[in-house]
Amino acid sequence: MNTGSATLRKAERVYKRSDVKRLFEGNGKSFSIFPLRVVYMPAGSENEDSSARILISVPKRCFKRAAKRNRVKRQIRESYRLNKHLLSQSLKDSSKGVMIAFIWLDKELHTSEEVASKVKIALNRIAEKMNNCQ
RNA sequence: GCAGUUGGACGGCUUGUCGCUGCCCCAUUAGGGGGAGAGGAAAGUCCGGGCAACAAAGGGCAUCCCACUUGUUAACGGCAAGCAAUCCGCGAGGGUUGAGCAGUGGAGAAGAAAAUAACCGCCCCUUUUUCGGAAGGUGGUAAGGGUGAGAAGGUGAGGUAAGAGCUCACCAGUCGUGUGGUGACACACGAGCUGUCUGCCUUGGGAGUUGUAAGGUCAUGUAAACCGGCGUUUGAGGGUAGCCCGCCCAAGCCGGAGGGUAGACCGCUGGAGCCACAUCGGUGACGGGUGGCGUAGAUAAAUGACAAGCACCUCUUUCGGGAGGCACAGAACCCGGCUUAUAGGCCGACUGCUUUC
Repeated sequence: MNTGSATLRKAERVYKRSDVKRLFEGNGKSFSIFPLRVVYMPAGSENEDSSARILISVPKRCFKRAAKRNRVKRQIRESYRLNKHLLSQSLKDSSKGVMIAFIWLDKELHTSEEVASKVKIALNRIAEKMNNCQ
């Protein structure tokens, strides 16, 4: 798996129901960088894949119309795709995987530039904390 | 030219960088290449079907839905063309309503009275009397009054004590006959003498339930739950859409394979398919014919992000330009409709006003 390049395949997403349950009901840690709330959890050691996997959620109560929800999801996804190299080095050092959930909080649309900067801050913080855990 | 009515089609384009989901090709792998990839409403989930599962011998009642006519269709509560009444508009046009000459019930307030109409009024006769008249009594009268959605068909004339479809003319309604129309109805002639709204009811037509998270296959695999076969007593009990009639089931034995959880695959896109035609039939919805096309299939859910340029719109201008904007909205089994949202411009037909010839 080429995790170094700026791609984002299905293997890099959290899509199994059990994984989602583990992330939210398990001991996932969280913090907020408005308008984002980030929940993350180091993946279990039984998972041979050391890459990061993500999940993006935009609740219906933020945007009633699906077109706006899609817009936000795509902004977050692109921001992560272009900036995930911030995380990969620390993951390689610790040889661990991580599951991350990005949850949108605002009821307004933001510019892509703004979303990208927030995602960068979030990724840097996760990388920092992962290193501290080691 | 301006204002408007109505129908139809559209609802951005190009390039670059980095990506996503199927498909095809190359490659041992890693990967590389090619091509495809949201809408007119994809929305609301309001109707109608296809498809699937479950249930079901059949009949009656009840319940629910539909309701001018004819057509159209797989079907519809849709659509098309018409009919009648009524309302809006100068007009092109648009809105609303629409089974029933059977039976039976109801109608607040207002008003004398809401269907066996006499409160006021009008008139005849009569009694008393202060002999102008007034008061009382027996009757007649639906022309006038005000109330109301509706007042005993309307207007006018004759008639009368006063009046009345009492009679006549015209008009509206009802019924009968004839003519035209597939029909709703229209027209002509004749007869009789005629309230409005609404409930039950009646008539005709129709309706099983649940929705692709349906449902199926695979792997894992322990029960009393399921299926098939054999077999059986009693009609108690259960099932059969709410009730009735009617029908069906069962204890036991043998065999098969199952429930729940998470996962993969099928369902899953070739279909009432789309496009074209100075084609044929039809006023039209629509139907036929000929030719062509291969046209999204995701599964926590792809169809994108960013940048530049061009269109288009608004504002501004020192006429070079500058600033801002660019709708509603995102497939989830598939179709036919309806409803709602929608920046902007485009095309056709028609109406009114105005200008020029």
